[in-house]
Amino acid sequence: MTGEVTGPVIDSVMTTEPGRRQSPKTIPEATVGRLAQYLRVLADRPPVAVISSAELAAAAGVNPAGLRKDLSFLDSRGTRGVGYRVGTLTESIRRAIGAHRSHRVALVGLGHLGQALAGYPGFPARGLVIAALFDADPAKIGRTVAGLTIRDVADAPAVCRAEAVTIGVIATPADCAQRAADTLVGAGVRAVLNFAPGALRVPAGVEVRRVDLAVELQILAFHGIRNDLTMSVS
Amino acid sequence: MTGEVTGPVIDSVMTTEPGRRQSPKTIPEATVGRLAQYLRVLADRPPVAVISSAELAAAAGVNPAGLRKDLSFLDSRGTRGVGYRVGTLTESIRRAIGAHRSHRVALVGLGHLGQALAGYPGFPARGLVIAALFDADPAKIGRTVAGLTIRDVADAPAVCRAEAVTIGVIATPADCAQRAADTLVGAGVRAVLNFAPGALRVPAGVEVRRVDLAVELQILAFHGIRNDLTMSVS
DNA sequence: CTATGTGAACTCGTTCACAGCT
DNA sequence: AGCTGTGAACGAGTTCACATAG
Repeated sequence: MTGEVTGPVIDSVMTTEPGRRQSPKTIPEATVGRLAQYLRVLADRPPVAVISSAELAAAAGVNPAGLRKDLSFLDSRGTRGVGYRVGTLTESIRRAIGAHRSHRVALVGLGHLGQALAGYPGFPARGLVIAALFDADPAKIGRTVAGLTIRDVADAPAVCRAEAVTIGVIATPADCAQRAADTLVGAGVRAVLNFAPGALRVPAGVEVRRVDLAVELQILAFHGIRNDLTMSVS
Repeated sequence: MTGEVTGPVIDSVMTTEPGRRQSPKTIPEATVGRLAQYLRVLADRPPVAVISSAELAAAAGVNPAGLRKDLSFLDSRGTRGVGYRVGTLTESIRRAIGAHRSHRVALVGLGHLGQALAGYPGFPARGLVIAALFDADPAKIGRTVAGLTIRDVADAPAVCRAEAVTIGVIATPADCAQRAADTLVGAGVRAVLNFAPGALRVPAGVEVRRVDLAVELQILAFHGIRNDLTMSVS
């Protein structure tokens, strides 16, 4: 019994009112990430088509067995000997990861990275709506990016509440990141995605994810070194 | 023994010539990522200072015990009852993750994201050198970004070899990503960081890491939902 | 007495193999 | 016969607790 049932029992409380058949167990975070990817693969197929775990797994670049395990957290099942109907599977994943609701996002920092994020094409289809753009630079404030006007970050508390923002994205230089985080948290934002290097101090109850571009490269570089020496000098 | 030696035996071959005392065990990937972060925290301190695991862990936002375990893969030790000397620790981490060598990076796709990467300030200090910029858009080719001229991606094979590029970064739209990857791999690049959505097909022996911005947000959104329901409707 | 270094327990995630539908 | 669904082995990574050195 590797992970028989020591911990997970506690939080396996129903997510919705009884009667509504929902995923019985908590969906692991790693699975949520992959479900989002399956969604993208499925988007390229006709909803009426049928897809097998092997096919979907290949397209998403994952192991078929793992994929099936991921799908086992959903409330819909596939058809044995056949596969999964694209339409229902899509709908099911959407509901499971919350892509059927819209999540309103505020973006702080409109340098190149911020602008890349503001114009990111995949968001709308995933229920992610950029609702506000902020920057501290007077030269940027008032300009329009991706159909939205950049506003002064000082106005963020009011704007975030008015726009019902639930997710904040920080794409500022490192030295403004903490201030941006404080502002967002003060505006009631409970989830923050941080692209600036360095740790962020936030009160308990606020979820922070970090994406550090240099770290990703560093890991690759590390592997590169090991390979160089293992594979010899071609 | 925790992970005594079931699988990792094969690649636990020495990294350097014998005589040079190096990390005896293979460094886990998760540790490599964190080591890179410690490096950044350490950069802000005087090299002659001493820092405790508790202090460094707090600054990096990790658990002190885990941090000590991470450092146990290095060839230098701290001083019990005191802490780690910043200078030697820095040097030790640098060597362990290969930040003391320079890794030459080619960047394909100079939209906003590509430009953000080209201008990323943390790279040089980490041994990461952007050596070439490529794009397929004739309007971009010839322009200068971050001191480098954007070249035609068709020239990538020749340029990558001439510049001794070992790492490729793909920041193109999704529909050009596979072609970009093929070009890079054809040019001898063995490690690729992919920012475009979707899976990349590469021959065995090529390491690919993916950063999917939409997926990160989706995971946050998922947590947001769980919280909403747990914390009730404020 | 302080803070490091590390075995051992534990949690989380992935892979395998096969039973069970259709 | 084929593909799904899942229990169980496996492996990676994290946390704990404590022996140990300064």
